[in-house]
Amino acid sequence: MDFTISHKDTNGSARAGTILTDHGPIDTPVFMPVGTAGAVKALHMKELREDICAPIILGNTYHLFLRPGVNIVEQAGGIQKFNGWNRPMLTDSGGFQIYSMSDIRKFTEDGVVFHSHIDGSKHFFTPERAIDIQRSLGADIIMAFDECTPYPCDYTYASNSMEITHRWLDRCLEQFNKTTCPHGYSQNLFPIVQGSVYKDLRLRSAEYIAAKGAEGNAIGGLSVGEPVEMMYEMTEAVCAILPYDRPRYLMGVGTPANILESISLGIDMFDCVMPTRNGRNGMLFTRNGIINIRNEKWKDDFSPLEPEGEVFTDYEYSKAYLRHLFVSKEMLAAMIATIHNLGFYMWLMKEARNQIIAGTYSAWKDVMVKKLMQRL
RNA sequence: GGGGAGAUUCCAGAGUGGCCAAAUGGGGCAGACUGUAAAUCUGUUGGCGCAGCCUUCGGAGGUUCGAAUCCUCCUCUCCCCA
Repeated sequence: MDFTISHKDTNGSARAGTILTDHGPIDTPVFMPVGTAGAVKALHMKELREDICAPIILGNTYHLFLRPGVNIVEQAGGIQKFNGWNRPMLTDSGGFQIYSMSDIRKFTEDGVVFHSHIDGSKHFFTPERAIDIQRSLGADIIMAFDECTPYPCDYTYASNSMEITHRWLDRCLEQFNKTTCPHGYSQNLFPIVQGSVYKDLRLRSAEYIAAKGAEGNAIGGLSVGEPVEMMYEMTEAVCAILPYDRPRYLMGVGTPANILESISLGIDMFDCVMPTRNGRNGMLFTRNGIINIRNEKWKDDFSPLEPEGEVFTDYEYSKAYLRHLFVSKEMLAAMIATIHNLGFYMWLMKEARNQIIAGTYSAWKDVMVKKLMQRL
């Protein structure tokens, strides 16, 4: 994997660059749509490629492990072949499920036992196992097995958890270094900074992670309910320590405003379920602000979803029609909303990149943040 | 023509003397959602000067301290037989 930074904003730490993987290039800053089970819900790969123009999508180790199972994906020739995406992919390690499925797992120094949410069967995930599975799945970027801590999280817990995540990282690296991708191309392991909302822990974690010299580095355990100011504070502190010349990935973020602010702090990569999940639930992100398309006020608004938009959903469908589809529970509603939202996120990233290249990012960002978070 | 069943808050449908402004579901309205156990979940849904009051259970009377619930008549709907 190769990362080159081509431009830096004149104000702040925003930068534009390109990540090169064996499955193709990724211009940064980048937003990566989440495709947990190997599919971005409600979408065809064709739409993701040709209409939304996503350069990379996510998959999830825990979910793909349970279904369809590692062997199936490996037999298919890797996740990109199995799902027909054929472009770069990133798999999360299952660390987020330690947080999101905390009631059906048991956490120990050695690893985590998950009780499958599908059939209750027990599965022991260790750092080594998380790497082995991700080797078989074959994503271009794979993640270290970490614990995503909840919020609020007391200092002692956050500190112990961070130490475990660090020890797990060493085990991940060891396993990663003595294995190869069975599909013949190269994979890159990203370690993850933890430390909850405690600055000293975050700094220590960032130092620890930076010292590993990985191809890219991630920040996890944020956007789990803490005030945004804390999230920005932690991100800024960590970015100051993580290597400048490697991509920085802020996991699970976020709203358009969160993303624009974090780009200013030096983040290059993002992922979030918000444009897809919230889209399926009727929330539309637009260039003028946020719309709850189910609201009665849109019932006779025949204007296009996004008059200036470039994706077909933006100008081919009206707000009134999309509201009708949601109210009628038509599955086309989820499809249109998802394409629209992801199209918007992609546009936002492209625009951010152009502003960075032009050296005008920071001023542009201030105007956009206010505009994008308005409720229409 | 004869016999039977029934009319409940937007709809369906409980309730058959006080705990009923009335269960539950649907629909409506609004909200939540940040490395996806989510095409999910939550709240609300007669009116008002709202810890109280007013108007509601087909219509009109009546019984009772008290009625959506009991009685009388009326109106309408559905089913069966001819």
